[in-house]
Amino acid sequence: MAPNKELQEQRMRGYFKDATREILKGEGLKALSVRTVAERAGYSFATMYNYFRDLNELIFLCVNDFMEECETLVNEVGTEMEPGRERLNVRVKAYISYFTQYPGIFELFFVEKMNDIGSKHPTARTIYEFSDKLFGEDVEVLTGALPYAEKINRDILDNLRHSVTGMLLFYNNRLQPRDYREFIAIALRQTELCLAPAYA
Amino acid sequence: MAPNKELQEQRMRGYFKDATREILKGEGLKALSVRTVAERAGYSFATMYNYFRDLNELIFLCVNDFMEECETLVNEVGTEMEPGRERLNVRVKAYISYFTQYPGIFELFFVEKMNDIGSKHPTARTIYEFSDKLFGEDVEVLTGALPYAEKINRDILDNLRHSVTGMLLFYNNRLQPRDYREFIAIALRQTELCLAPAYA
DNA sequence: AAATATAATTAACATTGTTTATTATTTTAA
DNA sequence: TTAAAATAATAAACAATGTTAATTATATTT
Repeated sequence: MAPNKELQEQRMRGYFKDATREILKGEGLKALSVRTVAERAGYSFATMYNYFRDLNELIFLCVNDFMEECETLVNEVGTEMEPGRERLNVRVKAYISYFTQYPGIFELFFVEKMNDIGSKHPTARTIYEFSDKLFGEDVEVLTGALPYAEKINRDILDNLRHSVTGMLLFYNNRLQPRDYREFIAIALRQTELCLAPAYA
Repeated sequence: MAPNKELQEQRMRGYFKDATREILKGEGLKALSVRTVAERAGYSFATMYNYFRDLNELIFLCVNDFMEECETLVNEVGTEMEPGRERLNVRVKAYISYFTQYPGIFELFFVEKMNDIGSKHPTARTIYEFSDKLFGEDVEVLTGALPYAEKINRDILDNLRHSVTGMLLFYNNRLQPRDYREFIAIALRQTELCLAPAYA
């Protein structure tokens, strides 16, 4: 019988991708190296280069998986609520919770340099628009009836993106504020403030 | 005559600090290494270890210099204006301008991991409170007469810190948005939005 | 079953931060 | 002033990183 090369290759790539994901979710980017990935995958580090251009390609592939995972988690909360202010709150909370639980993934999404092509990469834009995708529906409900709804919508979503990312950056990267409960309290309060333009 | 050991040591440390500052402002963190610093300072890389515990100590020392420099620049604009909304705008603009001009310094302040002690370092808190220091006076003028002035003050400054840091992170690290003019436009608009609680 | 193609691994290189050993220099003491 | 001692500067070396080239093992094909 003819061996299924395609299947074999997919499996090999899977082993390395899984290993990368596990390390990123567990120990974080700092612990990620060609050697640690290969060891967990059960192969020599040089084998990786037979299936991926370099370590960066491997990392990029994980970003999409993590985005899906995060989106799923966010979509699992507030399912019984109707779109709007309250639901936005619990969804933002789930979003924040994901990135504090896996600071390595936050780092990967928003902090890490993304060498060479980095910023030109379509992934950069996808990440930029990620929070819009998650919070857009709730915000739209709040602004729908207003004049200049679209503009206000844009303002709120921008502010949400920047605020939440900024807060997570300080908390994950600098432990400011020190206490998690205080951090969550501030985060939720700030989320409320972002909605102000909808109530002006 | 007795040689002034203290002076000699201060000079040596100065050479390395200056070299570090120049590299950080120019090529950025990526280009910074024990070897590149030492070369620019005119000494062997091993000599650095006679004057600093490690490369991190050297880097930390630069943070304070950069903060002073940034503060000076911000204080140089809007001097003829009276504190308030308009002045806050130009000051925020100057602040943003500094960190887009020197993305390596932004990286150092907000992005870089700060190994080991990192977040426990007092510098982490100083950085966290840096925007409060720069924008506090203007915001206070806007909220001074309001009930719950202090609380609102806190909210606005928090939002400013997180928003501006978040925007800079996306722009410097991910080139989102791609165009600088668009970025500045959004930034100023978001700054205005942060002040909303003062006009509620 | 031998020849060939493919895949996996070892060896090697360049670059990083850091430590240890060695050399050069300066200071101190006779 | 010169020999001894202390200090400062450097070179050599190590471990860890990403990556490439050479080599070995394994499949595949004839």
